Amino acid sequence: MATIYDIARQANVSAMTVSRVINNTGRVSEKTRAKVKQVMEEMQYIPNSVARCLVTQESKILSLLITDITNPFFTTMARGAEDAAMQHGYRLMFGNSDESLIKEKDYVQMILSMRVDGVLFAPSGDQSKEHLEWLTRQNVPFVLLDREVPGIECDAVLGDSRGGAKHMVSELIRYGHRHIALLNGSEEVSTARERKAGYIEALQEAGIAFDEQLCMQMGYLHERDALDLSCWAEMEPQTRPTAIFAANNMLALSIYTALRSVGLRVPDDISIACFDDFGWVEEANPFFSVASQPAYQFGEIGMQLLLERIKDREQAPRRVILPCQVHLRESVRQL
Amino acid sequence: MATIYDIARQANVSAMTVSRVINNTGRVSEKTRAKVKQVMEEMQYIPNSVARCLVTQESKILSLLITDITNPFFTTMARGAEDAAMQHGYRLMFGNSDESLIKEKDYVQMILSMRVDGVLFAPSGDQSKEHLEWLTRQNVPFVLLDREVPGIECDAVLGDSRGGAKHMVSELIRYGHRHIALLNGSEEVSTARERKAGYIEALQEAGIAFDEQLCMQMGYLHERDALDLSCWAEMEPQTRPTAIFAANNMLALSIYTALRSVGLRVPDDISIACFDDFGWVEEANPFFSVASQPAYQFGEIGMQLLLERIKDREQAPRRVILPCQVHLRESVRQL
DNA sequence: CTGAAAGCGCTAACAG
DNA sequence: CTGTTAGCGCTTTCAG
Repeated sequence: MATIYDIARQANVSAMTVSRVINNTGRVSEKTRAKVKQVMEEMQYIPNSVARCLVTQESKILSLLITDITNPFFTTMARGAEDAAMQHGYRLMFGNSDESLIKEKDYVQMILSMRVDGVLFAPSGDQSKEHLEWLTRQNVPFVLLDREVPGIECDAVLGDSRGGAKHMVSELIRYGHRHIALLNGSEEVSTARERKAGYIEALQEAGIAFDEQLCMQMGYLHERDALDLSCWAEMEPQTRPTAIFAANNMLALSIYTALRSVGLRVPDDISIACFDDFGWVEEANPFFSVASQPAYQFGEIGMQLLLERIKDREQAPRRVILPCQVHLRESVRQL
Repeated sequence: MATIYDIARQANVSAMTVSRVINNTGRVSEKTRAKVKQVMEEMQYIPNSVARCLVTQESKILSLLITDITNPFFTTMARGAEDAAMQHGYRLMFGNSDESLIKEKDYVQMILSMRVDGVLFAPSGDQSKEHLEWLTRQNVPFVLLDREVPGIECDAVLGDSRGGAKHMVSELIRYGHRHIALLNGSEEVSTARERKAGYIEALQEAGIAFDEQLCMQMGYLHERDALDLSCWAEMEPQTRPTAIFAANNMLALSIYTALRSVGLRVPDDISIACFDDFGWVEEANPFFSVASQPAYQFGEIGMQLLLERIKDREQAPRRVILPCQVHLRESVRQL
């Protein structure tokens, strides 16, 4: 593979001049510039960004870590982040932790050793704290996306988890539901805690007693067979919950699958509402009632914050809270 | 940030010894090894893989380029590729071209300049040829995923586009449809050509004349407002197509949206079938009739081929063809 | 078992 | 406008 010296030799100039042509820095006469460009073309020269990175100490590569690459919320976020990065001359590298601290650790180590210029980070949970501290210690700027981590003060783009959950559960109540179950994500994740808080607030406001028995919990990833709801199927309809609030889209899917498999119908037997939407799927077949978040903007705004942070590392951390929109659809039945 | 020399000084050894400890190469006494490890721990040392890559000429990073990060077919593929890469001590970097040759070019240049060890490549179309030639010229191994590129002989993992399309369209015919429209992707993409060929074969086998008028075409990405079907709405039901075969999942969504917006119902007025499925969405609300491909295996097998290719660059190119499964569902009506 | 020297490909800083 | 020198952080090679 051709190096800058091969080009220099061929063009009868020094490596430095070639470097100047590549980077458009310093003065180079039109004539030599043309000559060098021609030689680069002929030899199909591609600058080695590894070598460049070693000397300049910057890679012009940013990284986006998401927790579920099959979740439209995160992939749409990825689009927003990528578009914004491109516009500013940065390249974006995606990583996927699958909600796993182990995979996240692996990925963070890669980031650290690759000397990436900055990270857009959707943490897998509170234990991500350690990983964020590594980034801080190695002086790699980052912005948190979607989730907060207690004990870490930094830029973040978040949704209104508590408000959105409260709004949605209030709607359920308005539709006549009083026996509402919660299917929540891990309490290790800030959004899960906030959404539960919103759920409780809505109940309280309506004078409905909170019942821990109605709370279930599992990971935010879609798990096909995680839930066994046969006990619900056997219950008297009057004692069974009439609605479920799922703390994210994948949980809604999991419980939907579980309900089906024990013969309970949505919304006839049980209503479902959830946080997050389903991206383009919704346009085709709007079924689930959702509190939908502006995913693209999470990525776009997060990228803006990151780029500004890279330029000025001293400014005070900023938190952006993005609103969500509640849509009631077929999956919720009026009682 | 600590370097190998900082560690060496602190541990009273040479940089070379530290290097040996890091890489577990050569003989180092247990005592010095322990000491070095301890110092690395204390100083939170992270090896600089950029420097390492510069000298060893390998990065242990592989790259996966997909054309649509919001399409479950590709994201599921990404999971398969990632899992396989991890198992073999490689890291995987994702890239997304959004079906755009321009973005793809950008991404390939990044790959080339980063000195990635190999690429899993879902090309945006036939014009990707040039990009693949760059890879070849720079001696970067790659495996094609999902799509072929005429004029490029290489390893590839493909689906049975022709057979699957033919199968699905035959089913449509069996359900009584004879006036079947095709919504195809760009003819620049091998799968689009193959799927059209399968569509035509199925018609011919049933003695139905192929009608170019019934063929529509647009990009494989989901475009919300790309199609105006008001002419169909105004037609006499008898002259209108009774079914549509969409060449991928996103096209099915686009046409579904378009039909809805002009007041045509699926499947009452028009049936829809398509290539590819919708991932987890289907479990919840199976609606579309699909020819579903084993996306995870595309990634997994592709990664295996890539790793083998990296080891042995001389072996003959291999093509793996993965079968698809046809599922008829609510979106198709029996006439 | 350990170290010294050289160099991967590039650019910053300076000199001309 | 152009070139020289030095060095980014690491590993390879060879010597001890």
